[in-house]
Amino acid sequence: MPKTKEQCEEIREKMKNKITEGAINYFAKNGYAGTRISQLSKYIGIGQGTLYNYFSSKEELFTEILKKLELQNKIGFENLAKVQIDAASKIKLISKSMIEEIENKTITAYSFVLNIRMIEEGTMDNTFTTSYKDTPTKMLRDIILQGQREGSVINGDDNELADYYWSVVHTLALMNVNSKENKTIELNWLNRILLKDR
Amino acid sequence: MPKTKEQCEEIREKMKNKITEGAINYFAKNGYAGTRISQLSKYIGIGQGTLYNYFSSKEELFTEILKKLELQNKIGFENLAKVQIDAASKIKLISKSMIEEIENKTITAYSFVLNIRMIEEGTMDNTFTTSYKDTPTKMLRDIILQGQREGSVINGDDNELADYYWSVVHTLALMNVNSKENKTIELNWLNRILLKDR
Amino acid sequence: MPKTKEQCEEIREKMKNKITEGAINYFAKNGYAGTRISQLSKYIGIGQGTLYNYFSSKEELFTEILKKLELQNKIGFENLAKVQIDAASKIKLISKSMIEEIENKTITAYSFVLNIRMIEEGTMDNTFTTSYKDTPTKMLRDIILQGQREGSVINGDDNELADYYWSVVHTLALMNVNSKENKTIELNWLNRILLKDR
Amino acid sequence: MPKTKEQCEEIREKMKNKITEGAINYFAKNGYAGTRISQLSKYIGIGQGTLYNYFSSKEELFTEILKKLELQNKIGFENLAKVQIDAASKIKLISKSMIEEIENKTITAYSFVLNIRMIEEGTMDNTFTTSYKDTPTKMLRDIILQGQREGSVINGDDNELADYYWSVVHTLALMNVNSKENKTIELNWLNRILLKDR
DNA sequence: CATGAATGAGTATTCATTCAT
DNA sequence: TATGAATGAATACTCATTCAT
Repeated sequence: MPKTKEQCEEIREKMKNKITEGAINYFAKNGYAGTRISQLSKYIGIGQGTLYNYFSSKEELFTEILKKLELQNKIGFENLAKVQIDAASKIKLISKSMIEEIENKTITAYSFVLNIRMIEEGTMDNTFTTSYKDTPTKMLRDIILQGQREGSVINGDDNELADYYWSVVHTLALMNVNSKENKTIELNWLNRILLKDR
Repeated sequence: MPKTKEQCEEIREKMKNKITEGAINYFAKNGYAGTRISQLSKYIGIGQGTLYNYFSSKEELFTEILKKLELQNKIGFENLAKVQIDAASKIKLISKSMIEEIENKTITAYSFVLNIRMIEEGTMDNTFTTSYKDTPTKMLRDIILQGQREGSVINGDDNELADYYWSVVHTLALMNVNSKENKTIELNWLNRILLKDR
Repeated sequence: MPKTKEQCEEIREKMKNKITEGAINYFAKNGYAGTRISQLSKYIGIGQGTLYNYFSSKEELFTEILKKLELQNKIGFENLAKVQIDAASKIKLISKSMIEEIENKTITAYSFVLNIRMIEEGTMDNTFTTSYKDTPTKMLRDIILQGQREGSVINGDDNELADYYWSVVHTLALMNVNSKENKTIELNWLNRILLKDR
Repeated sequence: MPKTKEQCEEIREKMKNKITEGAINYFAKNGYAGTRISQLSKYIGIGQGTLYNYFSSKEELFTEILKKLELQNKIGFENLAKVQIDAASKIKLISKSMIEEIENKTITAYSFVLNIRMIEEGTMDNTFTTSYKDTPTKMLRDIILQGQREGSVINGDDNELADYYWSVVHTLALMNVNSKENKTIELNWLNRILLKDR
C-alpha cells in the first residue's frame, strides 16, 4: 500500500526540521568550514545520504538555516515592538529575554552565534546577514530614540548604539553557547549598555 | 660572497615575520578551518613550500601566532599595570588604547578577532587561548577591584566583569576588522561597561 | 474478494513487462553505467522499491532484458531462415525489415543500440552479448554463403561480412534512435553492404 | 632556487598531454559514466589530485578532450581537401587512411569511439559533437558531389551519404578499438559504401 | 632557500539497495 | 504489493604536506 501524499509530506517536514535544528546547533558550535557532513549527520542521528535528500549541498543547508532564523527573529521581535510602555522597560524586557535565551542556550542563542559567524565568513554572500539583523536593529533603534527623548538612554547615534547593543548580545551568546560552564550574565550589565544609571 | 651567519639569520627572521603578519590577518579574516594554505601563501606572496621552511605545519603556524600575540599583549599591559593612578583613569586609558587599536586595525585588533575564533573553534587545544587571555584579564581584575574600592566601578564579581569587558572589546574588534566601513566607537560607551555614570 | 492466483500472476506479469519495456528504452538511451535507478523508475512511472519487487538488482534487470531481446530476435529470424528464396531477396527482405524497425524506433531498434552499448561496456561478462548476436549472425552467414554461390554477394569471409553488416545496422539504429530528427535511410545503401551492383 | 616560469610551463604542458592522451583511451574504453576518476588516474599513472590540478572536474576533462580531438581532425582533413585528384581516388585514400587508423588503434580511432559515445550520452551539451563532425563531413560532401558528377559515386543526397559513410567508419572503430582481436577490415568494403562497383 | 607540481588522506556527494508504512 | 524515505558504500573532489628542481 503506497503511503499517502500527506503522510509523505509530514514525514519529510518532520525530518527537515530535525535536520535544520541539529544543524543550527552544530554549525553554531563548529562554524561552516569546521563542520564535517559526516560528523553533522552522526550528530543529528541520520545517514549522510538522508541529508542530501533534503538539501542539495552543505552550503544550501547553511543558507536555509539562516533564512529560517531570520524569519524566527522577525516574528519574535514584531510582537515586542507593539507593546505600549516606556523605553527603559522595553530595554529591560529585551535584555531579560536575551539573557534567558542565552543562558538556556535556545535556538535563538545559537542563531546569534551563527550570525557572528556570518560576519566572519565573508566569502558567503551576506544578503542574509544584513537582512537578518534588520528587524531587531530597526526595532531597537526606535526604542533608543524613544528612550533618549525620555532621558533614560545615553546619548549617541541611534543606529550605532543599536548595533553596539546587539554586538554585545551576540558576543555573550558566543561566549556562553560554546562553553560548558554556565556563566551568569548580570542583567544590569546588559541594561547599562543603553540605559543611564538611575 | 657567502652570506655570514648573521645575515642568514636576519633574512630568515625577516621572512618569518612576513609570514606571521600575513597569517594573522588571514587567519583573523577566515578562521583556522577556513584558511587554505594555498590561499594564505598567495596572500602573503610566497610559494606554498616556503611556508613549510619556516613552520612545520598549519597548526604550528597558528600556534606560533598565538604565542607571539600573547607576548605582545603581556608586554603592553605589564607597563600599564605599574602606573600609579586611580582605577577610573586606568580604565579610560585602556579603553582609549583599545579603541585606537581597533580603529587602526592593528595587529592587536586582529589578535582579538583571532581570539574569538579560538573560542569558536573548540577543536584546538586551548592552552593558548586561556593563557592568552590571562594577562589582560588578571590585570583588569586588579583594576576593577581597585575601582570598586574607589567607588568608580560598578558592582559585580571582578572576574566576570573583566571577562565581560574583554568580550565587548573583542566584539568591537570583530565588527570593525572584518568590515570595510570604519565605524567609530564612542569611548564613553566602552568606559561605561565598567565605570559608573558621573 | 481475494484475487485468484491466476489474476495475481497476470498482474505481476503485466508490471514486469512494463518495467522491462521502459528499461530497454532507458538503458538504450543512457547505457548501463549512465542509468540511475531513481531516474529509470521515474521514467517508467513506478516507485524505486517496486522495481526491486521484480528484479533483485540493476544488473539482473539488465541481464533479463538482454535475454528477452535475444529470444525475440531468435524467433524473428528463425522464421526468415526457412523461406525458400534466393539470397539477394532474403538480404533485401532483411534490410527492409531492419530499416523499418529503426525508423519506427521499435523495441528491436532499441535492442540494437543496447547491443552496441554492451560491446562498449566491457565490464559486464559478455556471455549474453555473444549469444545474443549469435542467431542473426549465423543466419546471415548462411545467406551470405548462399549469395556468394549465386553470385549476388560480394567476396569476403562470410563471418566477417555478417559482422560488418550487423555493425552497420546497429550504428544506423544508434544514430536514429537517440536523435530527434528522423533520418531516412536508403534501403539500397544497406543492401549494397552485401550485394553487388546489378 | 625557484623554477623558471618556462620550466613550469613545460612541465605543466607535458603533464596535461599525458593526462589527455590517457583519458582519451580510457574514456573511449569505458565511456563517461563508466569511468571512475580513481581508476583513470591509476591508469594514467598519477595521483587523483594531480588530475584536478589540470582539470576542474571530470566533465571539464571530457569536454577538453573532445575539443582537442576536433582540432586534430580539422587539421588532418584540411590537408586532404586540397589535393587535385578524382573523387574515387580521394575516397580510396580516405578509406585506406581510416582503416589504418582503426587497425593501429590510433588516437583518431579512439576519437571516433568517443564521438559515438557523445551521441549516446545525450545529457551532455553536444555542441562539440556536431562541430566535431563538421569538418570531415563537409569535406566528404564535396568529394561525393565531385564523384557523382564523375559517375563514380552512387546516387543519393550528399549530406546523408557523407553521414552514412562516417557512421560506418565510426562503427568499425568501435568494433575494433574495444576488442582484443584485431579484425581486418577489407578496404574494398569501405570503399563500396560510396563507390559504385567497377 | 624558494618554488609550485604531485600526492593521498580526508571530505562532500551520489546512488543502488533496504525497509517501514 | 507499492511506495519513497533512509542508508552507507562508492565515487568525485579538496587540501595540507612533500619533494624534485
